[in-house]
Amino acid sequence: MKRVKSRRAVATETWRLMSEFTMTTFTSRSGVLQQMGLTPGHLKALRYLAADDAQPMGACAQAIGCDASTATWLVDRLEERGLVERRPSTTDRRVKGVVLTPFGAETKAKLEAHFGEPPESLLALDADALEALHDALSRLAEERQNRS
Amino acid sequence: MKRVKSRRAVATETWRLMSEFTMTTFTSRSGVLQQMGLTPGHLKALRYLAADDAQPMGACAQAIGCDASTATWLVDRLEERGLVERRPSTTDRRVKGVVLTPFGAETKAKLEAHFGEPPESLLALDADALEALHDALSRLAEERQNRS
DNA sequence: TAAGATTGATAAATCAATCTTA
DNA sequence: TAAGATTGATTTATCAATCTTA
Repeated sequence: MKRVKSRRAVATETWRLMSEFTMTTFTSRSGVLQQMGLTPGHLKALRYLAADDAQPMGACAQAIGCDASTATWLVDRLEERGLVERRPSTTDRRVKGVVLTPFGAETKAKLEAHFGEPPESLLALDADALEALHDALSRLAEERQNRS
Repeated sequence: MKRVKSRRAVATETWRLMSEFTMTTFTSRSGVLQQMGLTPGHLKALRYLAADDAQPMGACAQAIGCDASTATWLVDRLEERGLVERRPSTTDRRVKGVVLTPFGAETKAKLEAHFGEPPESLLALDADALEALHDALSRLAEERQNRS
């Protein structure tokens, strides 16, 4: 007599597989950060920032998931390297917005290309499985959106 | 005329969805670590260690993905809190193995329950999509295994 | 008074140098 | 000599206190 796995058990196993796959891939790729003298914090900041849309320090901290003082420190380092710039807000003199410089945008693009590249094993999936995976993840993202 | 997305484009989008979902979930859950006075490094260490199977310091560092000296430091902190113990190897006097204490095992179980819990949105998927997701991820894990 | 950002003291993680044993 | 682990100096990130403007 076949014992069918419970819905919850399948979900738990699925979540374990997904998080391990993602984390392992990220760790295996993080060598380039070291080579460029950047940290995961810098990467998160660059991924969040844009050249044309200034973000307040507080918003950066929130998006990155770090303390406000850490954001200050990160932006200091990025500014020293010429990757970002602080711009005083015109409407609220307490606020400082952060934008990517052209060099920062270029660096961001390189990092996106590296970390955004799908793992080999994903490309090796057959078309049907890949599409099923893509669709399920799209629905997860929507579902999450709806809950927030 | 319909322009079908290239295989690579689908894979890229899939990877983006997966990594964002995983990272966001992890970040949103990491509050408990702070409450317990632990860091992501401690979590990785606890997840790797076991009560009955001593692991050399070097193996810990490798598994955690940190420097050997960081592993020493992490295990120092965990030992101070009574979560792990160092045991000199009987066969090689250079080696020190690390095991979870009963309290460490208990703490690990709590953390596993918290971080291993599938996100709500995953449980909300219908059975077919969940199964498809699970199967595709299983194959990814196998595929990766074969490549290593 | 509170919001936004920064500074200074502290903890967390890395790198280079050292110590011990194989 | 090299492997395994640790120590000391340094960088990275946080917490608590401070400064400026709303």
